[in-house]
This record gives sequence, structure tokens and C-alpha cells, in this order.
Amino acid sequence: MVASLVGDPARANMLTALMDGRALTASELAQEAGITPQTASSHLAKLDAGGLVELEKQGRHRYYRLTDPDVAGVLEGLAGLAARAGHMRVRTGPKDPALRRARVCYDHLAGDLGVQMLESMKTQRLVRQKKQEIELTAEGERFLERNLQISPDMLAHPRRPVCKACLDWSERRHHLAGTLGAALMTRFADLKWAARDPAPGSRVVNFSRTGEKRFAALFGGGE
Amino acid sequence: MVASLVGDPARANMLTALMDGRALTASELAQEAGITPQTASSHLAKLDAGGLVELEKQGRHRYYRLTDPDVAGVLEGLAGLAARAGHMRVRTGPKDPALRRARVCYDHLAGDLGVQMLESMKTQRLVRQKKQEIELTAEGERFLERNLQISPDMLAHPRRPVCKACLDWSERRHHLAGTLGAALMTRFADLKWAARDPAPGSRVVNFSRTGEKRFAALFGGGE
DNA sequence: TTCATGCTTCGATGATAACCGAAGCATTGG
DNA sequence: CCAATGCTTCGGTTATCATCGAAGCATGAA
Repeated sequence: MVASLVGDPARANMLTALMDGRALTASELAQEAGITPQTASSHLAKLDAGGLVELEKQGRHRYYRLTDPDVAGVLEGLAGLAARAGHMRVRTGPKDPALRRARVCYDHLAGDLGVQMLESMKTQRLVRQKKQEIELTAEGERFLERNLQISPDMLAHPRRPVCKACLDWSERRHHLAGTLGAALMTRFADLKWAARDPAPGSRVVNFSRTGEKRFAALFGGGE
Repeated sequence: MVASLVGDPARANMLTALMDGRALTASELAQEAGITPQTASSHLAKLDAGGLVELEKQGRHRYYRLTDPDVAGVLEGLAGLAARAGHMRVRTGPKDPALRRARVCYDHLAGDLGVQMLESMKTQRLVRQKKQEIELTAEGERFLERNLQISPDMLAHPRRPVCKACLDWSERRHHLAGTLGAALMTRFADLKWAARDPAPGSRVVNFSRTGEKRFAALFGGGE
């Protein structure tokens, strides 16, 4: 039964991580779900057998992605029912508050601050979001150029979109991915506003005192 | 988590029994699922807490029904994914030919005739289908008004779409759900073209001689 | 070749939850 | 009032399955 596959918390976390359409490796998914690679391997085999994900081998890595948009649609529907029942899932797993506040998701900013940034960009009309699609407005381009020295041509990429909505692990709301999301993360690091935690394997992002201030000046007024 | 509620076989069987929109008593559902009343009671309490079913007390009986069409929609989606993976539900005995030919799916027509109707509507350009989305054309509105006295304002509903593609478990093809699907089923009954089988618990729809003819005149030429 | 990485399989453990018997409420009928 | 029906709650048993340690296999790098 498909529903029992989605029912397990660990598998649900993996599927949520795949909701944006990217393909993730088995170990990345293990980390997302907060379980060991052995356990993840077992789960992924079941999801594959159930037709929810498909596998692409690439060298030593194994990339998993959702089989197709229909799967994403059903998952979204389930999330909708859960939300309505007030059963917004309180996540099991690492409760590290720093991880909840700011972390890297692939190559862009996630966590509370990531969600806050996208919200602020929307209320400032820097981007427009329609469902999963996000587009940068002309006003947004000027804003990025003026405040962060990010020009539109830096964001061009043959296959990757400039903006993309990425469903947040802890917040269950969207944050910004795509080349713009990556460029912003890079810029924050260059400006010494924030740095990835030096601990190996950590995805925590630490903001400096002044970094937090400047960030808030640009993206703070959203809420 | 909602998915784990649907994941349990006993609960899934209960939900399947409720898919046609009827309200069933706790003991009827226990029988459907093949479990004792005690166990069923526990399951139903969980489904209620999860917002999937709602309860109506009536004397000594307790009637349960699906909360709303959204729940039915998600369940249909899950069944669709399961069907694709070859994990067809065993419970719904695909043997009964009458059940394959015409039955109610929640509140609309399913089975061979349901699929045939949607196909015919598409070739007649009464509706346009893009993937999961279906929209009624202007020509379709005129057709419904003229032949079945269904006007567009009868189909308006705050949250439910007019048209929706619903994956058929026996045919593995789409039939028409949404308010239009429901309105058509109601109209067929009003016109005495078809009636639900009187046997308790049956989802079979029986067409009358003349009903079948009129139906074919409108939707028959599809194949 | 040898080593490291990424992932899987095996085996054992532990926690969760489905299940039923028995007993307890509540409602209806006599 | 008592008895019957419909359903729930309680307690204890059982079985499933998620989980992880350890070992195995495959790929890529040195």
C-alpha cells in the first residue's frame, strides 16, 4: 500500500526533501531524515518498489527523485489534509535550534531565516510567486544590483532556473533556491555576514553580529 | 500524520467503503474491514481525530462519513499511485461485471460508462483536458444546458472544482469528477435513466433500457 | 595494487500498534 | 424496572517494522 510508505516519518521526510523536484543522493536523504545510511537504504528500496521515487545511478552515487509530478501532487494533497486537521507535523529528529534558524539546503539558505527572506522578497515585490514558480521582477533586479552587487547575467545558467521554491524541512514553508538562492548564499559568505559552521558535516550557518543586522535591514521587515 | 492513518489496511478498507459518500455505522465498517467492533472503534476514533471522517450520532448508532470531497480526492490520488505500481487493491473484487460497467465513485459515475462519457466529451470538445486539469468549454456549457438542463451556476462551489479527472480503479483511465460529475450523476437519476442498486452496500449503478439509449445518444459515439 | 567513499545486506534489538476478550456505558424497547 | 443492542474502554498478547552495528560489494582515486 502506497499510503503506508508515506506514513512512516523517516520516509515522509525524504519525500518532502524531494518535493522540489531535485534529485538527491541516498546519503543526503539519510541526513535529511535524520537516520543512518543503512536505514535510509532500506527505506529508499521500499519507496522505489512502491513507485514513488526513481533511481539514477551515477558513479558511486545514487540519485533519487520523485517519479513524476503526480506523486508530488498526492503528497501535497496529504499535507493539505494534515494541515487542516491541525496536525502540522512537529518534526522528529535533530532539535538543534541553530539548525532550525539557518542552514544550507544544497547550496542556498534554508531554515527560519531562509523562509523569512523569501517572504520579505515577496512583500517587497522583488519576486512574484505562483505556486511552485518564482520569477524575479525588474524591481528585484535593481534591488539585487544596488544592495548586493548581484547582476542578472551572473544568474544565467543553461539548465538551472534563477528562482525556485524549495519546501523547507523544518518550517514546511518555501524558501528560495535556484541560481539566485545560491548566489545570495555565496554573497553572504563573501561579505562575512555568515559562514558555514566549521564542524565537519554540519549544515548550520552562523550569522555574525553585523551580518544579522544587514540581513535584517534588507529582508527583515517581512513579518 | 494523515498518511499513516490511511496506511493501515483495516482503516484503508473502511475508507474505501466510505468512498461513495454514504454514511455507514461503526459495525458495518467493522464488517467491511473484517475486524471486531472493538478494533474498529479504535480505528474510527483515530480517523476522526485525524479529520478524515466525521461522526453523526443517531440513537444507538454512530454513522461515519468522509469529511468532505477533498478527502475523497486524496484517497483517489493514492489509489491511482497504487494502481500504477501494480499494487491494486485486492478487496474491491474486480469480478462483478456490473461493477465494472457502471458504479458510483463517491458521488459521480465511474466504471466503463464513466470513462466512456469523459472520452466522448473530449472528442466532442465539450471539455478540454490538460493532464489532471479539465475545463468546460463554451460549447460544453451549451450542450449541458440544451440536453440536460444543467446550467453553469448550478455547478459553482466555493472549494470544489467543476471538473476533475479521477483515475478509475478498474479501467485505469480517467473519468469525470467534480461538481459537474456529481450533477450529471444526479441528473441521470432524476431522469430515471439510471438508479443505484438497491442492495445495501452496493455501488453498482443500473441503467434502464431507455436510459442506456439516451446516454449513448449523448455520449456513445466516443469510441 | 591499495585505499577511500557510497551504498547495500545481514542480524539482532526494541518500540510501536494492531488485535481481541472482557467489562463498562449509553440508548432503545418491553 | 430489566433485557438487548451498539459501541467504547481496558489490559495483555503478538507481530510487524524501524533502527543501528558490522560486514560486504562496487566505484573511483592514488
